[in-house]
Parts: sequence; structure tokens; C-alpha cells
Amino acid sequence: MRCSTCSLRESCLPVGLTDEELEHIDHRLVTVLRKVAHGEALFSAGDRFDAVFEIWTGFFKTVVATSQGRQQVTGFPMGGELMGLDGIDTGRYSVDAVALEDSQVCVIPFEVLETLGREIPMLQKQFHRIMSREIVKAHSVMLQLGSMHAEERVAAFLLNLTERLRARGFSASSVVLRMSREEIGSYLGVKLETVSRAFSKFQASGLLFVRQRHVEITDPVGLQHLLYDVTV
Amino acid sequence: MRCSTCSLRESCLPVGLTDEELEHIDHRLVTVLRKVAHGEALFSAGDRFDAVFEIWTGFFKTVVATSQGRQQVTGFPMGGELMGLDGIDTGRYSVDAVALEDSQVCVIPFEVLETLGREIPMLQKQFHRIMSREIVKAHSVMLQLGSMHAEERVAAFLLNLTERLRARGFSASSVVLRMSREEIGSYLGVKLETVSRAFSKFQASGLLFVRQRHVEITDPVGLQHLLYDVTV
DNA sequence: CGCGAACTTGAGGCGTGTCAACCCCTGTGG
DNA sequence: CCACAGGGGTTGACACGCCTCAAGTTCGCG
Repeated sequence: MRCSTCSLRESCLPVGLTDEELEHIDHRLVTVLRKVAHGEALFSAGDRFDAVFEIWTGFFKTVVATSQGRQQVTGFPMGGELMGLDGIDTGRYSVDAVALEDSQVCVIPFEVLETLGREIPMLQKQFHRIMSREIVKAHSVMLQLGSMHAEERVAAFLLNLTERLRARGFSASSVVLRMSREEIGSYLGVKLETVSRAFSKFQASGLLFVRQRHVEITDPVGLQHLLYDVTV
Repeated sequence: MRCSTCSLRESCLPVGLTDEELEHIDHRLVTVLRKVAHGEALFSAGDRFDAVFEIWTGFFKTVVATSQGRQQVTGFPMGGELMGLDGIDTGRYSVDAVALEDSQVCVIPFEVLETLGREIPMLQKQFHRIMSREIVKAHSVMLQLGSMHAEERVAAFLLNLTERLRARGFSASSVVLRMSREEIGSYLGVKLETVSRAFSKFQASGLLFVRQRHVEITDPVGLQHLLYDVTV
């Protein structure tokens, strides 16, 4: 596997490396490309940790669960994002990572990443940036879960999703959701019916058109205003 | 500042380092000990990032805020925990870190940490573990915010707090809360009155005694059961 | 073409928020 | 040492947003 010629090299772990450094990590950082079928788990909570995974193509959900059967979707990682960082601490993954569509991931053995990080300071720095970003994203989700009303959460979710799609060159207005209402609801801390009602209400307000998993956002600014116009 | 003779060296960043390695980082990893008075901010969202902070003594809260004035407490870090990791990504801190009592923190310039990490693999590994743990903790908070009822959240909060105190050699049954009902409520995504009512109800159930910020937990197992006995 | 899963929509109940009054501590100044 | 002020905490009554339960609809897929 060669990072130096990969189409994602500008939005992936080795961003900012020189051509020389990129060639140095070719065939070393990533040795295997793994395919994950729709519905299949890339890894599960409790599995032994030995690698992190860079999403090359596809879409995932990550889920934490308690022994009592409580579940919570903690994220919807997509192309260019790194998964498995939660496993570094204890040596076992703490979430399930399930593909929401047929996907391909670059397998990065963690030992190799730490070694190459010592050799290439820029790689080390990028890795730290990515872990830090993960923490910041988590804080942002906590803010949503802790302080927003149901409709605001759904609006924030849609805006966040479309922004990420836009950054990857996809349309930000016409979206096909890869996840169910129930998965969205779990992520946002509300029930699936509440998500459905929010979509319907947004449609009635002329902000978007929704038909099952197809969403056409006609008024992104209006959606954004839902996050501002709140009695705080 | 010397890490090799610090009383916290077994529950701090350089855990697991050899005596030689510890002496190598003495006066280098930590150059300054900073005092933060009760109510004062160690750093604020937007401040330029150049260091992470290891809490030596004291107690903090971290708070995220939006431009619209929405706020969310994201954590209550205490002795032996690392703060400021959120600033690595963008080069600016993304939360406020406010002392809830007079505190002292070791200032760790981030440049130095990355350099020493390249020299000492064990230091690098410990740092990665800590960042990873931060992500896992965040997932756990998401689970609370997204799937638990108010009383369950309060019970989980109390159990988590006392467990951390216990790990530091303090009593796990007799606690003086350093934070207000409002701060607890913000952290848990409920209103301060709801926190107050939960405390009162726990007392009525014989699980604990509460008087203002003094909490005496008489039945930790009973508290734990509140998290199990739920229709999921 | 038909089945089942996912989604939508409605009615009613419950949990938490809101608002307000009161109490308890702490700290300050006379 | 006491009086007082003020912030934090508690408790109650009521409102409302979201959950629950249920029925009906649509869509994807075998």
C-alpha cells in the first residue's frame, strides 16, 4: 500500500509530509487494505487492539454499550477519518465499529505508527492533532446532548453531516442518509419518532424535502437559525 | 521541577518510566509550577495553545460555550489528570479551565513533550494512552447524556466521583462537593433543581445523607443498582 | 409480487423544566 | 459577637416537550 500516490493523502493522517517522508512510509504505515461489508463490524468492543483504521471509502457508525444492554451511537465516521483510537488506552477497543455501507479501510498497525512517529515529527504531530480533534468533537456532542432541544439537535446533526460531505466534494444539499432514524436518535439522545417528527416539521417549514433517507436541504441558513433563535 | 521525586509520579504522565528516564526529563518536561486561585481560569477558549497541564493539587471544571451563550460543563478534572489536550488540533484551547479550589498545575510545554516523546518511547506511549482515555471517557459521558434518566445520571456522577477520589486515597463515602448544583446539572444535561431533587430522593431512599455540599454515601451498592434496574 | 423492515403520524401520559417562595449557610461589617 | 446581606440550595405547583404505544404507510428486497 502506497500513501504517496493515494488520492486521500491530503485529508488523511500523513497530511503535510514531504514527498520523501511519504515514500518512507509507503508499504510500511499501511500494509493491508481491508474491506468491510455493509452491516459488518470492523472491530467490536473488547477485541484486542493492535491497529487504527483510516477510512478510505465508505461510512461507519461507532456504538458504545453497557453490560445492561444500554446502547449509544457515538459517531458516524466517514472517508478520511481515523477509527480505533479508543483502544490505545486499555489495549482493547471500547466501541463497536459497524459499516453502514460497503467500505474499505487502511489498516495501520499501532506499533508501526508510534515508531514512524518517532522518525517523522510531522507524522507524530498530525497524529496528535487527530486525537485532539476527536476530543474536541466529543465536547461538541456533549454540548448538543446536554443543552439542546430535540429539533435543534436534529438541525445541528444535518448541518454537521452536510458540512462534512461538502468538505469531501459531495453535494451539501442533496443527501442520502446512510443511517436509520433509530441510529440518528441514539446519537442525538432522542427517540426515533422524535427524529422523524423533526424532519417532517422542517419540511413543513420549507427548510428541506425529506422522503425516507433522501434529504434535500433547500434552506441551510434557515436550519442554522434554528440553533441561534433560542431562549438561552 | 523534578518528576523523579514527585509524589504523583505513579499516577501522572511519566508513569512506567525507568529511573534513568525520569532523571532525563527532570527540569525539562516541567519547567514551571503554576498556582491557580479558586475561581480563576487556567486557560480560556480561544487562548493560544502552547502547553498541557498536569494537575498536581486541586480541582477544576472545563466548560465549552457557543457564540450564542450556550454553555456545557464537559468535565471535572482533578489531581493526576491532564488538561489542555483539546488545544493541540487548532493551536487554540477550545474550553475554559476554571479552578474550583486553589490549585497547582505542572506546565508542560507541548513542543517539549513531543520532543521527549520521540526520545523516550514509553513517554510517548503514556501520552497516547492518556489521550485515548480522554476519548473513552467522552464516550461514556455521551452514553449518560444520551440514554440515562435524570436520577441515573446523578447516581452515575456520584459513583464516578467517589471512585476517582477513592483511587487517590480519599474517602469514597464522605465527600465534599467542589461544584455547585448548577455545575453538576450542566455537566449532566439537567437543571439544578433536578439535581437537588435527585439528592433529596436518594436521601429519602436511605442511600446517602446530603447537606449542602457534604455528601455521605451510606449505600453505594444501592446507588449502583439504580443504574441496573432500568427498563431498557 | 408480496413480505418485512423502516418510517410516519396521532393520542395520551410522564418526566423534567419553569417559576416562585423559602431556607440555610457563609462571610462581612458594625 | 451579633445582625444582616446575598448566594446557593430545597421544595412545591404547574406547564410542556418528549416518550410511549399503536395504527397505518412506504419502500427495498427476495
